[in-house]
Amino acid sequence: MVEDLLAGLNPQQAEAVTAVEGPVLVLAGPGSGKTRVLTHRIAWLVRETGVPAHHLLSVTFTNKAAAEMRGRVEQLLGGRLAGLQIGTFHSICARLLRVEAGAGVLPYGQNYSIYDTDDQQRVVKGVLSELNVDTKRVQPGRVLNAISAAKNELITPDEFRSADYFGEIVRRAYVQYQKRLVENNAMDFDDLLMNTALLLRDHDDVREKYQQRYEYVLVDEFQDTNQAQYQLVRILGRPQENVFVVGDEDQGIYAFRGADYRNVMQFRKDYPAAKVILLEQNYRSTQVVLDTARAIIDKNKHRTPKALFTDRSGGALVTVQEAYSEQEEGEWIARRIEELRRQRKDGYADFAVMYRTNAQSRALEEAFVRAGMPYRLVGGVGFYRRREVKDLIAYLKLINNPNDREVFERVVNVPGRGIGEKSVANFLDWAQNKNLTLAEALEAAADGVALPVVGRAAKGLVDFSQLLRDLRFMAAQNLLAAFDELTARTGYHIYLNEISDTAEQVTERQENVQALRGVIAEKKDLALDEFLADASLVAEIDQLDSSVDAVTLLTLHSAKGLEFPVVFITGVEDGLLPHSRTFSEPEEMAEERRLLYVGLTRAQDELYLTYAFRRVLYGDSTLSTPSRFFDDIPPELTTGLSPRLRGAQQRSGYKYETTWEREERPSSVSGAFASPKIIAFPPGGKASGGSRPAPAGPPTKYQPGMRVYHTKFGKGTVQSSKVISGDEEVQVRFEQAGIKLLSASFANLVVLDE
DNA sequence: TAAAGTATTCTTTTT
DNA sequence: GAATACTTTA
Repeated sequence: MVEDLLAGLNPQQAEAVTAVEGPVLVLAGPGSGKTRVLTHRIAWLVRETGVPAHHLLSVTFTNKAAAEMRGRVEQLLGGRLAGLQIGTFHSICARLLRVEAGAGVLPYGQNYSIYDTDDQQRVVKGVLSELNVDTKRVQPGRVLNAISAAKNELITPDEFRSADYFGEIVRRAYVQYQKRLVENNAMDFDDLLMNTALLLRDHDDVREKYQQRYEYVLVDEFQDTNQAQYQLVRILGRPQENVFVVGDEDQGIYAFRGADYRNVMQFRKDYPAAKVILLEQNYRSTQVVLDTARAIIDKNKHRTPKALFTDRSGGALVTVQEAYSEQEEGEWIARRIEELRRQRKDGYADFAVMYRTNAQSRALEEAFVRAGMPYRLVGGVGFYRRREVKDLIAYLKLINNPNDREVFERVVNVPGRGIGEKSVANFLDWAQNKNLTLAEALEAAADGVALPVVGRAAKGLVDFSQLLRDLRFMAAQNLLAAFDELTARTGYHIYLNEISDTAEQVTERQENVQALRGVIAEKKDLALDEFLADASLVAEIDQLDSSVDAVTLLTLHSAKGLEFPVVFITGVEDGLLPHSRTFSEPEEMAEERRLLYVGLTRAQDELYLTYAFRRVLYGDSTLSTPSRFFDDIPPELTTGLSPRLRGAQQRSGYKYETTWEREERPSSVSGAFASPKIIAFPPGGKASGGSRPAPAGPPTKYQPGMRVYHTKFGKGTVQSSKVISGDEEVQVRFEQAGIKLLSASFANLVVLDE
């Protein structure tokens, strides 16, 4: 029995799986099989030590990871484990709070709303203007960050101490912000963690209930926990302290949302008896990939050195590629993928293209569409953030929690019912004067009570409140029917026409509404509050459907925990990776390094690092420099062009350096640059061929061997020339200046007759 | 009140 | 250059 759970594991992995009593800290390098260890450990505890499945709590980083882990454990044990608790901190807390809010210990109902960043932003703005704070001088976003940071440290509004002027504004805003949230029966993401931690800390009976329930607590990606999460683990772990955490300090990439990789050190202090297990063998990558990654991460201070090793010695060199622009970067990658696919006989799904910021995905997508290559995009403008989806979800939220003022204000006049700002204010004031909650006021309106609004607004408000009442009734029976009623009675499809500028936009929005309907149909087993919590807590990465054969496009952050045979990391430029916002903060710069490390270690076989010479930012074109991180990669591990690697001897001939200058290209050329119309690509949809042959190059003006003259570089010989994005790119070996890559459209090359 | 026009911010990263 | 916030106009 024991054998099959330990089969194929190395001694360290086996030790981790079978550790019985007390706290365990597993420090695991990338690709060391830590997910496998966690999965096997759960199975082992259930089968070999007889722990009932519902006494186990396993925390993962994403819901997708949770689903996968549950699947594997059930596979190992050959049956369903109904009571097994696996999920993210947020989803576990949200569920716990629904139960306990119903029990009345919290100032919340179990139908509480969960606020996303947009909702938070709205509340903060409202609060700041109430406090007469100039939002030009004090950015709401910064106030929100400060509030969020406080919550992650479990500091309540009462306990918040201000040290300076800004701090005082934050303190006052925090007090009001939290008051508003409670009034609205709403929690933000941070509240889910903070309220759970405080609830368990301050209420003995509740705490004991969960402490008794959870005999074993397991946490993955421990380096990305914040203070609130750490405290949750500590509390739930008592009294047995069977706390099993797995992490890698080098992969900590979420400090910006309060994660503190020092929790790993804290753990060692708080549990001096903890067994520490190191997993250093990498089963994923080639030696070359691993050496590259190590070269990058070794430059970070304050880390526990790990002796990572693999038995996959050698491997393909890391290819470094410069492109002229982000368009050409995408085109080059698309071409390369087709080549590799032929060579390696891989499917599209074996390739991943990663980037630092979501905005970078656009040019890549366009290139892939042009190449007819199937891709799937993780994240981007999230489905749930689309206007039409947010509107309809907002209705559902209001049905679920009619005290949510934010949501009420969002949809009361959507589609237009003649209820303007003034009427809304009158209505809310009236409710307040009569001491009615929003829910009660809406009920009164539905009953036809005289309202302090006139004309169209009065009728609109009555219609609206009656609609809500009817929908609530229907939703309790059948959510999908309620949804259909909602779109029908609000004339939402007509409204979509009104708010859209083009026919395509209408279609796209209608498709999104249909997609939302599909999600509701799929989750028909869930109650409304559960459905909404689910919808609020889905991670970008949770939507990755790996059953389709397509190239994966994702941010470096989303790539955590994944692996691919071939990985492209794009935009490896100073200002992007590392991001310019981190230049002045060494701590943040170190995190950028870890981010690159995470990206590099996703690759199993081949790694490509690309950067563009120029890139469009905020709508205008800027020149960029290859990332400073290139300086740290030993040149012998790479192949391709990178000035930072190749050093001074080639720097004199640095591609483009003196050729494009800082001038704009002639407009006739930039006209040809305009991207072709993008054909909508169904997200996760069918792959359309993708086998289109690489376009045969159009005829070029310059031919290899031709002698040319340049005003600055003198005489030279054409090496090669090709048409790229409407312009001709000529490589010339100059007698004095060395090899240069020139744009034919404005380099003014004169053909010589020699 | 709604529509149309103008100004401004925005890009780190995400539960 | 897109999305939103804010202002002006009908």
